[in-house]
Amino acid sequence: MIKIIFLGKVVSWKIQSDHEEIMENLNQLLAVKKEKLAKIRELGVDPYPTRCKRTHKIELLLDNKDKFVSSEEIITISGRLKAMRRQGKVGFGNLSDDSGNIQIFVKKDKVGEANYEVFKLLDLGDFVQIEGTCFFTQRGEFSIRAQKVTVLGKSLLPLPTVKEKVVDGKKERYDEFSDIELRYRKRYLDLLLNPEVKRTFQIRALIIKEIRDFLDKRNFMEIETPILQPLYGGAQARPFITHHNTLNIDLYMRIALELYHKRLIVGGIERVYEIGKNFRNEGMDRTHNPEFSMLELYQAYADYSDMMDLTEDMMLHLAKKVFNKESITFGKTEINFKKPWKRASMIELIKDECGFDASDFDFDKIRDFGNKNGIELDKTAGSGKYIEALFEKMVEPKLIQPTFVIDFPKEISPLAKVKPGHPNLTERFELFINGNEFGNAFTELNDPEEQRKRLNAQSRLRELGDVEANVVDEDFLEALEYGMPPTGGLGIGIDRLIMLFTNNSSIKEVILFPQMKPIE
RNA sequence: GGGGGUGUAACUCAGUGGUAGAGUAUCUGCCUUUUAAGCAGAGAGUCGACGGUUCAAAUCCGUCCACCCUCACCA
Repeated sequence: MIKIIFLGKVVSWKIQSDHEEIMENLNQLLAVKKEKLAKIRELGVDPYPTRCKRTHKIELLLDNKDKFVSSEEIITISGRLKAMRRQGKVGFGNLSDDSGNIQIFVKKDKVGEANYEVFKLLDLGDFVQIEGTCFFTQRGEFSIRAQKVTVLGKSLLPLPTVKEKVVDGKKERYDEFSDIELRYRKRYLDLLLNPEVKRTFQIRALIIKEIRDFLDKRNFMEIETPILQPLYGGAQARPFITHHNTLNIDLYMRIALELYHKRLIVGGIERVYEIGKNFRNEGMDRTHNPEFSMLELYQAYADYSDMMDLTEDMMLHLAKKVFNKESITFGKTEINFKKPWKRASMIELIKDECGFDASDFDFDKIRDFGNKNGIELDKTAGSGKYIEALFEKMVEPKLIQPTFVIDFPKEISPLAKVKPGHPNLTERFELFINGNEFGNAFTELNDPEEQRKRLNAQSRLRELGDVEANVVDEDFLEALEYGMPPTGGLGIGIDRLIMLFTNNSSIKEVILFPQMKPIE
């Protein structure tokens, strides 16, 4: 034990030799790798060189096998060593970069004794550079014959070994890295060992790119609005609270993008969109992560019908760009995006499904029917919340093909404009596909006095104990008082959209680093 | 939060009260066109954590932790 002074503090430091450290703290596999690392250095080779070289990506070689074999061109590839089959004075391996996987062939005679010694010290997972020429082995496998093997980066921890065998044209995997918890906690291993995971995130990136492309072409302007907000709003949800030291105030992480976007519509930007994260301090499960990505867009001089048209076009665009067709397959279900999609009012759908007519908004009648169907809501609930609950329980799971559910109760839509001639309803729709909600849109309320009344009503609900009710945002109301044009707004949950397009039923599969509890 | 399930070697998994196992990976030896390379040998474990029952616990009981499924709430 030795004591040293570090930044003015006395720190105790237990000194251990490398050997003791290995014996005491590390398992055998790590010790072996550290020994190999030391041996490489003893051979005068830098296991972490500053420069590397790559003349060809592996995919390029695989796509032009005959050409590279006949030209005998000397090429240099770099990648991670994924397999090793050594046999005496010759060895085979597999090298992967992000474009593909190729067999390498290293022969002692060819690379020389010293270089072969380095090759023998390589492990699975090491980064390696191979210089050589392409050829076909006796078994006919396209390979690169090394003239020189260079270590680019030695790994110290063993990569789980996944092996594959082709049986009847299908790849069979052995010792797959499949522990779900480990896959999420160590996503880098998941990506490395499970190719379909990488595919999921490639599709995710493509979808987001195509959404931008679609909206940019329609003259929407991409914007960024605050994540840290003095007041939160735009959705029914509980927020995360954080603190700013200099201002000495609590701030909220946004739960929606809506209120800032509408300020920009007031400011004369007629079409805006944002793809960003929202944060909701609520339960976590297969379809909920505390932070999740949303697309929101607002279009001046438009209403919810325009938003339905836009949604249809956008989803169709995505299906065509990702799968090159107008439908996708989720599980065993074919989802068809061909226009036009069904548009039906919430109350009609309830009537069709249960034979119950809620159009008169008779609270006692609706609550009794809800109770009979196992729906019990707290005392702040009016007929609107009961209608929504009935819909969610009885109708929602049955909406498999894309369906716009339109005309929501005013009670649960404090930011949407009333439907003309129907004082209890608003011009609002939610999009349902495969029994899940994918989008939410309104003809936006632009009457500042009406908006104030609605938010005040929310505020009263909050006082009665509704923790998800909206708060009154005076700055937003003031913006409306300067005048907002008629506007249509739309929100789409990106993560769920990715789930649908990648055939995943857990949100954790489409978020690179999903929230997990820390390990004790 | 309720209910159900899982947790054993680096990975995938056997193991129902009596000396902790297999395949892969790792190490040693042999092997100059292999490919889930092969053959021979070796090392490797806090059996999720803590407590209890027992002569004896991976195994039975209890508590806790993590993850999965499901229900409730939410996007």
